[in-house]
Amino acid sequence: MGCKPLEKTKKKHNKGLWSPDEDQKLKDYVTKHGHGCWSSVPINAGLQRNGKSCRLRWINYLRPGLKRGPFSLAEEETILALHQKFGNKWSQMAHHLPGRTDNEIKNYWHSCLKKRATKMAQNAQEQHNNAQIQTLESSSSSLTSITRNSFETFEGSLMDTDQSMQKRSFPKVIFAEWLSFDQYYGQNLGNYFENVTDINNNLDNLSQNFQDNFVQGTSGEVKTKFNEVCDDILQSTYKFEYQMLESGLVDYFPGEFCMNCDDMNA
DNA sequence: AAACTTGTCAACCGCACAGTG
DNA sequence: GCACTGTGCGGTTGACAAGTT
Repeated sequence: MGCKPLEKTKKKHNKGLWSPDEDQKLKDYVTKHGHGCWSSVPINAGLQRNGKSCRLRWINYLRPGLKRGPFSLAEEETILALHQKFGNKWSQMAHHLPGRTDNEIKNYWHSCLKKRATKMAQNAQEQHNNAQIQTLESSSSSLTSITRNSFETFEGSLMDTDQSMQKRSFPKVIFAEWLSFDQYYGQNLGNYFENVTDINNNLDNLSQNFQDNFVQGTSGEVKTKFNEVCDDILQSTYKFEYQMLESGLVDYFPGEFCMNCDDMNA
């Protein structure tokens, strides 16, 4: 740009660290003449370097006004804030930090601040998770009592005649099913919370189908169905307990879970 | 004390873009 | 419009230092 194309030279350029002598030559030349066209700088300054290398050396280490030394706390905070705003736009960030170069900021980010930013993000995520867990705790404890009451009603209904049983309303969602419906859907616990709307819809259908079949069945079929459901609930509960224990989630759920993994493993 | 690992930082590389002929 | 060249930028590398085993 605005430079006369130079003759292509086959001279071999030095690479690697700059010697104090090279630094001095470059500094002297640029201070005296300005850099102008960078590709001509090494030739005029008597350096065995390419223009790009000279430019980088000047910008990052030789130009006046550079601030050397460790970053201050204020600078750190500025970088963190700027990174949130700009992302990896190091040169833009450098404009907001006088005396610092984009390379310096980039290096500092990768060596120090990146970890801190990750940690901060993790903490924020943990706080968010804890808040969710608290919400879950309160909803699960109320669900437990609701379900227990419903199930007692259900048990009581079995003492009645088939006729009266047909008028009973069964619990819409059995607790053990709610806790362990991967048995039905083959999904893991994490997906439950992501797809909670679908799950609620599916459970509604599942529960409704079961209730319909149950009510229409004969008394012999009712017994069989009931036994199946009891086994189902028992297995689901154990499975859930096992999942809770294995994942460590149990710590977050106060309650009366039977944690007998020997039974599970048997 | 030596070997190995980890962190830091200067410098290089490749790409995109803009100016020029 | 196209090829060439210079510049700027972000990603990556590699040498060296410091720390750990």
